[in-house]
Amino acid sequence: MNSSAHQLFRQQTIGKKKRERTRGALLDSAISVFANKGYEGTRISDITAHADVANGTFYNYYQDKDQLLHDVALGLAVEITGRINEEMSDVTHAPTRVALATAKLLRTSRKEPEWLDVLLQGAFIVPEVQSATIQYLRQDLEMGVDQGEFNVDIDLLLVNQFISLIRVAALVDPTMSDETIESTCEAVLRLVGMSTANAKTQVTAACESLLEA
Amino acid sequence: MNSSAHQLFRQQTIGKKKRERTRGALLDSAISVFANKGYEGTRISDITAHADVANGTFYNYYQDKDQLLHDVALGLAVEITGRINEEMSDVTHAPTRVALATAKLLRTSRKEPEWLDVLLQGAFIVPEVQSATIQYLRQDLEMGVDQGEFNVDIDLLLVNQFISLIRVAALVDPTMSDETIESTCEAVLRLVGMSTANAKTQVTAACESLLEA
DNA sequence: CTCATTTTTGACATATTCCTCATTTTTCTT
DNA sequence: AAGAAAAATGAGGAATATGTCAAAAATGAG
Repeated sequence: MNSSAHQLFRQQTIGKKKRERTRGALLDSAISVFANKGYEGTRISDITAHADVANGTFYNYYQDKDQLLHDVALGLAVEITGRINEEMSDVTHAPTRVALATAKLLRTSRKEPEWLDVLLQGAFIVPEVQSATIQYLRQDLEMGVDQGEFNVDIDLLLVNQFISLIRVAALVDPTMSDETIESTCEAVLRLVGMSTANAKTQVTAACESLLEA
Repeated sequence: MNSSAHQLFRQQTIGKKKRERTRGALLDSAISVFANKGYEGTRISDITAHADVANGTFYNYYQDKDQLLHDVALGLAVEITGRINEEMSDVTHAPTRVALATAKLLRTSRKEPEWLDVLLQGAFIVPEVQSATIQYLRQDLEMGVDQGEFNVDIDLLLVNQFISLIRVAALVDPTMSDETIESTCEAVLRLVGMSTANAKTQVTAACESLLEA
C-alpha cells in the first residue's frame, strides 16, 4: 500500500534517522486512513498496512490510536495555521484577515482534502488540538471587534460556530469549489455581524488578492 | 438496566401487542446508547442490555445497527419537527418562525438532550433523515427571502450551515442555557443576512412569546 | 383455561481486533 | 566490513463482537 498523494510528515523527516522516518510514515498513513474511515472506524492494522510496516511496529511508536491522533492533528494544526499566518503577516484589517484565512484554509483543503478533515476530527476530540486551532482565530475576531468591523460578542460559542462553518463546507462540497469557498467566507463574515453586502465586498477583494499571489 | 428518563417510543406502543412494545423498548434504548457512546461506539449488546432483553432478541427486529439508527432518527425527526410545526401554525413572519423554531428545538434539547444528539447523528449518516430534517427549515428560509427579511441565497450549503449552528450549541453547552439558546438564535438570523441589531430584536421577541406559552 | 402461535432466550460457532514478545533483520558507527 | 545497538517482524493468546438457532417461555384468541 502506501499510495498517499501528500507526504507532509515524511518530508519533515528526510535525512533523519530511521526511527523518525518510520514515525513520519505512520503519521502520513494516519492522515489518509483517518480521513477515509473516520477515527472511530480505523483499525491499527489499517494504518500499519497503509504504511507498509508490520502490525507490531505501531506499538514501537504509540500506545494507542488516541496518541496517534493527537500527534497527527496537532502536527497538521501547527503546519496549516503556521503557513496561513505567515502569508498574512502584513494584513492588519480584520475582515480581510478573516476572509483571507478562511479562503486560504479552504484552498488548502481543496488541494489536500484529508488535512482539514483530520485536523477537524482532532479538534473535536483532542482538547490540545482545539486550543491550537482556536488561538489565532480568536485574535483576529477580537481585532475585528476593536476595529468596529465585527458587531458581536466573541466567546467560545462563536468561535466554535465559526469552525463549524468551515467543517460544513468540507462536508457539503468535498471538491471545495470556488463557489463553496466564497459562500463560506461570506457566511463567516455575516456570522460575526457584517451585512450581506459588506461581506460580499470583503470576500471579493480577498479572493482577488488570492489569485494574484 | 433500562433507566431512561424519556419513553418516547414506548409511550407510542402502550396497549399494542408485545412485538411493538419490545420494538419500542429497543428504540428508546437506542436513543440513550447512541447518545452516550456515539453511533460507531455502540455495540448491539449495549442496546439489548439497556433494553433488558437477550442478545438474540435484537435480530428479531433489525438486521443491523444501521436499520435501527434509521428508525430511531427518523422517528425523532418526525416527532420533533411535528411538534414544533404544530405549535407555530399561526406564525407567518419568517424571522419569527425561524427564531421560534430554533429556540423551541434547543429547548427540547435542554429537556431531552439525547433526542437532538441522536437526531443530528442520524441526519449526518442517513440521507432520509437529512431530508426529513431539512424540509421545513428550507420552507421557512425561502419564506424569509420572499418577505424581504433574509438577504442571502438559499442553497444546500446554507441549510447545512444552519443545522451545524444548532449542532454546535449542543456540543459547546450540553446544559443548553438560555444564553446559549439566545446566542444561537441570533447567530442563525445573522447567517441568513439579518443585522446584529435586528436579529437581537427578533430573538428577544420570540423568546418572550415562548415564556408566555 | 387451553394450546397453537408468537416471542424470547442464551450458548456457541465464527470473526475481528488488540497487543506482546522472542526472534530476525536493518542500521550505522567505527 | 564487523558487530553492537536499534528497529521491524508476525505468529499467537486474550479479549470482544457478531449473528444463528434449537429449545424454552410468554402471549392472547377462542
